Amino acid sequence: MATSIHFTVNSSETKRPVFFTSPIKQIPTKRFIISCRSTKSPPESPPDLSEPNNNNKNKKNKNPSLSEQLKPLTSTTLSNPATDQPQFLSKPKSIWVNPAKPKRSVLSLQRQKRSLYSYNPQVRDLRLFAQKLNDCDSSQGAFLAALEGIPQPPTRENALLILNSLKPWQKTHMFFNWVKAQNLFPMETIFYNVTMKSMRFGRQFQLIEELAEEMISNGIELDNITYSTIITCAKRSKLFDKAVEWFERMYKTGLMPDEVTYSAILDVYAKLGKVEEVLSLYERGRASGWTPDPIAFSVLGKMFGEAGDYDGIRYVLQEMATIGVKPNLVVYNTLLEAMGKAGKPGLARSLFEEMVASGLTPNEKTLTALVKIYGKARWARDALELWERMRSSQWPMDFILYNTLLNMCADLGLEDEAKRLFEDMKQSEHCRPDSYSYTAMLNIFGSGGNADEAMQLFEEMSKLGVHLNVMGCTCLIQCLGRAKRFGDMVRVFNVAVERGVKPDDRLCGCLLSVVSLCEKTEDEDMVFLCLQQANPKLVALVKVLQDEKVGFEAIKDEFRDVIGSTAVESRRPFCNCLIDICRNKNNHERAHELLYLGTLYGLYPGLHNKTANEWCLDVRSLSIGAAHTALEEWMGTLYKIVQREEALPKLFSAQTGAGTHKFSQGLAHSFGSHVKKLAAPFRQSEEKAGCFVATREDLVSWVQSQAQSVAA
DNA sequence: GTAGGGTTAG
Repeated sequence: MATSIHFTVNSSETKRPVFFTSPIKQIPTKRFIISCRSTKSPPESPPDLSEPNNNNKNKKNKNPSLSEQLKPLTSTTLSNPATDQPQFLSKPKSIWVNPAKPKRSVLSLQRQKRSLYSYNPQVRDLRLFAQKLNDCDSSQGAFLAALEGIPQPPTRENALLILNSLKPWQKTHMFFNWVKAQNLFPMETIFYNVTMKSMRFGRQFQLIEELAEEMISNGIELDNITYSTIITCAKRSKLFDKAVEWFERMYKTGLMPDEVTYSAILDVYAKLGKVEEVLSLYERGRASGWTPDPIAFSVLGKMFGEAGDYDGIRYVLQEMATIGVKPNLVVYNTLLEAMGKAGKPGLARSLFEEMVASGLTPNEKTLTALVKIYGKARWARDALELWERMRSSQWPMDFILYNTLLNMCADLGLEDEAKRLFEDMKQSEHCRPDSYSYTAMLNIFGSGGNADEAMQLFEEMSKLGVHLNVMGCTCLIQCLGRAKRFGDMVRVFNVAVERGVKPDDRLCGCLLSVVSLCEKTEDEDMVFLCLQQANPKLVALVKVLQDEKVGFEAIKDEFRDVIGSTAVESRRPFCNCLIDICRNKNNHERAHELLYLGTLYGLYPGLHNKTANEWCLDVRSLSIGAAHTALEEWMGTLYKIVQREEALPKLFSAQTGAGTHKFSQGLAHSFGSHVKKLAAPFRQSEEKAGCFVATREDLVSWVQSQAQSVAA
């Protein structure tokens, strides 16, 4: 298989956006083979697709289904790379359509024409009448009564006009049935299509399917508009098998999909995650002479984004550049989102700049995607610059964008900016803060240790009737616990439970961490009372850990029991807190046992990392007490290894991380103090914050001096 | 007013 196919995009078009002129370093081999296949005739006979207007009486039996068509295609595109390879290595640009050698089509290049409407002088009256129908009660009785008021029996055109203006779907349906019963004119395809579109708003797939069957039994033609409506309704109702089934039925009747139906079905396969099928269909369409439009590329872009497939995203950009299709705003939005999902913030940024340079104005969705990407990447400077630009350029804002900005501020610890945004929201007309905006603010105040403002927010929520969710509750409790405002904490917990918050494992982990912060027994008892309501087994475990008479095996069983029924993301926090609680009570032996159990049950993967040159202790996901315990364990182990004169690496290091939040910065500091207390040979690295280092020599001489002092 | 396809949070 080819592993390094290089080719350069034609750079003679100097106006082409920067992003497109960069050389594509490597096209994914498998995908490329699919691309290259499409110009060549497959060895098998081509799929037998009759033309839609072919008068072949047996055509129903001769039209292969989609899956039948895809089968020979995928088997030939994917299984014969050896013969294909040299051709596309030498001629990468000739892979597309060869007009001299037309292929049998899989889609019609002519989009179905819509019928033209003639001017209707009664438009105003009919609109008013339709409005009356829309305003009346939805019951059948009321609707039929309102229908009595129709000025005269409707003509075909008048009936269509009304049908087009009715909502919700129930009324469209009743009107359709009424017109049909009047028997004034034959019900043509367009009546069904308009009715189906309205049904689709109501996700009434079953009714749509019944209408389609009715058309078939009454001999009314189903056209591309009918099929695309059925397919997209199935898709939106997540009935993907139904969507595929109707697409296949269309082929079997000999009707060719046009580009609208075709991209609808591409999206169906994309939503199913069937990437190879989508690409096969795409290539077959291309080979039929189809020039995909931005909508088709948006479908491909979204699919690759969902798969986190960066090569795929590049492929979409490359295709658009090759074909000469300029991305529109939706395509840019989709690709930006996709870049985020593929973990490419830098490329998302360049793509955004390219979009703006091309003269497009970003909308709310563009900016939401970008803010999310910068927040996730912790690119505070870019995020703030973007926000400034949003304000000065007066780019559109909506409620989702505001909340995304607030979450970004929470991720980056930008308290002042969040306050400003929150005030903006309060003063806006359409973007009032909701429960999630408040949660983001509680998160920001909570992680910043700002208990007063967090409590103010809590009171404000109670006053305004904004729902407090479990995450907001967790943030508040964490914050009040750290501020040692145990009374407030208990009050918040009780109010939250009264208002329907169901404590989850994260909230329990948070309460447990508050236990570890208590100095007085009465405070501890208050917190235990809350925890008892949420997770009695956890309280029992804490009590057992404090009972010196209980042996290790019993502890192990209880621990396994509790951790086993805890959500995975909360297991390590639970263990960290339990270790902290034991250390606070000077029960170091239990702390070491717990660290051992945590390691045994896989809660601390990657705690120890060994290479030939360096051994590293990574305590970044440990609490202070757990990190101290881990350091003591490690020093004990290293001591023995040195004494036994086993092989050692040149370098030893311990990672605590520098921390981005106020409260996560304590670990490096406290770890440093503990290093000093143990007189361990580590020193803070000058190049890297949150990293402690020691050489082999440092370690050996430390062991020797320890041994001497023990001997003395 | 005008039958069909694509993009946004937790």
